Amino acid sequence: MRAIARRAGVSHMAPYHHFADKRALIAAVAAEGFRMLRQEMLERIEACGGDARTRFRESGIAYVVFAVKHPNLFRVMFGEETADTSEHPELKAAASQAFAVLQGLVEQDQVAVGTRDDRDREKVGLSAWALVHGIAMLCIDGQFGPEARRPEYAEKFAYEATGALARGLRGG
Amino acid sequence: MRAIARRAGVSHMAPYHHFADKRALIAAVAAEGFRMLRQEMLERIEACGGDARTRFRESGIAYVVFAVKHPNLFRVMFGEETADTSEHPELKAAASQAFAVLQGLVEQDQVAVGTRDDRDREKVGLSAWALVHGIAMLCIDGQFGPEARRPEYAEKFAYEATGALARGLRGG
DNA sequence: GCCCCGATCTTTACACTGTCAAGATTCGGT
DNA sequence: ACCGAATCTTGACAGTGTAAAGATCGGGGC
Repeated sequence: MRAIARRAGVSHMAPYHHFADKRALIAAVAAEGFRMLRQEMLERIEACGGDARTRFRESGIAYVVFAVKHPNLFRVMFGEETADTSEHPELKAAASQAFAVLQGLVEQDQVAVGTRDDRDREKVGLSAWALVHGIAMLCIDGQFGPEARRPEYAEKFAYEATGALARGLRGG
Repeated sequence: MRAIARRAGVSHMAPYHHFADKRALIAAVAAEGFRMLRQEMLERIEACGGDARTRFRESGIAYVVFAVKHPNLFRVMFGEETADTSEHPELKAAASQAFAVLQGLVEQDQVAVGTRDDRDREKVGLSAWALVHGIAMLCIDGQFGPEARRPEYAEKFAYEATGALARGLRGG
């Protein structure tokens, strides 16, 4: 807080006239992060222009690449200070809209492939989200080794893993 | 730190004679968490006693259930205070041994199914880890909704998602 | 022109935190 | 009995988040 105020060249209490407390400021930063994430996913989808399956994969890769490129921001977005989104509806909305991109692509893919069960579509989206989220988290935690913090590694790994999951979800 | 000392009924500086600093204490707690996690995975595997595929799933479910049952500990295990494991080899070892359980089961399953490519086995294990890790994280962050913090929900969800991934990994 | 209001910022103060430095206590081994 | 190591304490310091009160300033209505 005080460091932020210093960097902005104001007194240490100035930020409190714009944010209720530390958590509120963090929540605002996190919300901005979710908007950036959504934007990068959309841009990557648009740039690739393949079929539904390809676009689904690309969005997942964008998710992981975003995390690796902005690890601190990503941690703020999913940190414990941000855990109860109930107090911060703006944050909740931004997170939902980011997830909606992934969910939408999964559904397009399911439609293209001809899967019947509409009920399971949300679960499929959540599974896909969980997979890319896990990859992102373990990469930035260095749990896959130091080289996993390089975007190229993360991108390659995300490509393979999302392909495997997509195959499994389509089949029986 | 001071609260910990208070709870132990000692002065606020006593812990510093057992741990170098705050991060070292946190790392020790995290290492203990990884040992607990490994233990619970092993117990669940032993209790179910199915084939390799079933045991693989069960270990993943144990992972998620552990996270939901001990969300604060789980967050410490993967928090930013713990991010650079290079300073804390004990923590690194404990984490590796926990992951080794999952990896071992994946390889048993791959052998049972007859997959040839040994090279990909590590990637399969990492993908499986990422999936259950993502589920765990999103559950305890409340990102799947409040009911996802109940172990039963997490268990059910983990069962479905791991099944889908396993199918996808086996196929082409 | 004057006044008031709201927005914005500052100053001061308080309880709390992690950590350093120096001294006290306890206790097993020689 | 005594030494040294292990363990704990007291006191201090800089830094933190935040509550309370007051300062400054620009614009709109009389």
